[in-house]
Parts: sequence; structure tokens; C-alpha cells
Amino acid sequence: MTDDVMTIREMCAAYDVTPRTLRFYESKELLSPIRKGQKRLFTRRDRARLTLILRGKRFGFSLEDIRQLLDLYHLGDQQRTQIERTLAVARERLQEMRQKHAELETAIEELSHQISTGEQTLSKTATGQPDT
Amino acid sequence: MTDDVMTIREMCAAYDVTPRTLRFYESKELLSPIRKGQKRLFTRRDRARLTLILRGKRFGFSLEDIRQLLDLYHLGDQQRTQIERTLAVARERLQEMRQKHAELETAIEELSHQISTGEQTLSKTATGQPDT
DNA sequence: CGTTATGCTTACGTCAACGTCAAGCAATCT
DNA sequence: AGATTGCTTGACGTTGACGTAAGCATAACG
Repeated sequence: MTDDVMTIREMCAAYDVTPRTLRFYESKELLSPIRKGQKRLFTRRDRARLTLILRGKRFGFSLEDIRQLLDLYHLGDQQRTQIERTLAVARERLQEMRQKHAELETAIEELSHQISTGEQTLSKTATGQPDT
Repeated sequence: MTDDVMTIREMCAAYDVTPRTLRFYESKELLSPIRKGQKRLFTRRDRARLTLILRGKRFGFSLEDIRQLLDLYHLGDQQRTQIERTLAVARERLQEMRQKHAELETAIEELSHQISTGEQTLSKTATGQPDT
């Protein structure tokens, strides 16, 4: 099991990102692959974090937001006050997410309503063809 | 009821946006306020659209995406093929939104789980207190 | 009638999140 | 050895969504 770690290429393939993206995330301290000489080796921890990063992005969180949240997922040797601040951030984000979730539900309903209205408009003005 | 229309300042106050933003949206053909001489007057239609624009943005849609979706909300004098394309776009977006909705649900559960784990960590390492 | 406020247009500035080169090691293939 | 391939580190370019500043017009106030 040498593949406890992955190279940058393997990571790119696995997560569908570019090398540039991974290096960029490292520069922003979102990832911290180990260095074998010159090269980066990404651990399970990096992979878990990347999963969370990509998910966070889909929900519209900034990388900076995500960086703060990531700490939550491996509270180890941190200071108590640090943990508390992280928790506070997390609770805020959770609130935002719940809010979004609810709004999204409304928006989905509205949009799907509009779509069926549109479909009816179409079927009435059918293309030369009468109704089936 | 002269306030069938609103000035740019009123709009800014009502929707918490800047004048720049409203003019920018107009330049991108997302809004089309009428002109009284030099000045812009925003109608109910503009307001409805702005509501949808801001909502769309919260869900991570680009202004261009939103511009296409907006057409759906007032299919009037359009061409049939144009309506069909709009509907196609809308269905795609609806799919995305449903996907996001589901993912968001998962993420909410995970995050809230992590938060309670974090809280327990805190309560065990209570301030200066040894384990209970 | 001067000035203060508001609005308009035009144009350049900014910030996030990368993309896209350029230039240089290092290992590997021929 | 030479060439190729993969990875590295800068450094500058790009796109979307505005911010900001300059300059002029119009309107309102005193």
C-alpha cells in the first residue's frame, strides 16, 4: 500500500482539477501535501480536505470561508478559544446553509411552475400540428 | 399611487444594492427601467426581475445564466424556437438546483454533526476543569 | 444666482480564483 | 549525452461582478 499518498497527477485525475488548482490551494493553506524532494505527495487528509473544499465551492462559499471550516474537521491540538471561534463560524455557516436550503426549495417550485406554464404555452401554439 | 415606479435611490434602499449595480444590470440587459429625461425609473417588472436576479445570485448562477432564465418569466411575444431554448435552459438549471438541494441537505447534516462533535470536545476539555 | 445634491456616462481599478506562459531542475528513455 | 517528460516556482493574464473617480447636466435650496 504505497498509495497511501497520491501524486499531483493522480489527484487531478481523481478530482477533476488542474495542477494549478492544487498548488493554488496549497498556497492558500487549504492543503499541505508532504514533499518528497521536489514533489508533492497528497495524503488521505489532503484528499478529505479537497472533497470538502469542492463541496463548499458548489455551495458558494469562498475559499477563505472554507479554510476556516476545514479546521472543524480535525480539531486536534488546537487551543480552546480557537476551537470556539471555529465553532462560531461553523454555526453561522450552518445557518446560511439552512437558509439557502429553504430558499432553494422555493425557487425550485417557482421555476418548475414556470416551466410547465411555458410548456403549456408551447403546446397551444403547436407547430402546425394539432394536439395529439 | 405615483409610486408605480421607483427612483434609483429607492431601489437601492429597498434591495440593498448600489446605483452602480443597478446600472450595471441595465447594461447587461437584465433590467430596463424607463427614462424620464435623463433619469431611470424602475417599474414593477424591474422589481420582480431584480428579486429573481438576487435570488439567482445566491445560488451561484452567473448573471448570464440568470438573464436567460428571466425570459421564462414573461414569455410573451417570443418565437417558438426561442421559447424552446429558454425552456431547455430552464430544465437544465432546475436539474442543477435539485442536485444542489440534495447535496446541501447532506452537507448540512455533516456540518451539524461536526459541530456537535466539536461541542463535545469542548465540554470534555472544560475551561481549567479536569474531566468530570 | 451660487452651491449643494443627485444622477448620468465613461473609463479605469479591484478582487477572487484560477489559467497561461516562461524557465529551470530531475529522472527516465534512447 | 541528448531529448523528452513531469514537476517545480514565479509572474503576468483573464473573467465576472462590481467599485471608484472624473466630469458634466439637472434640480432644489436658500
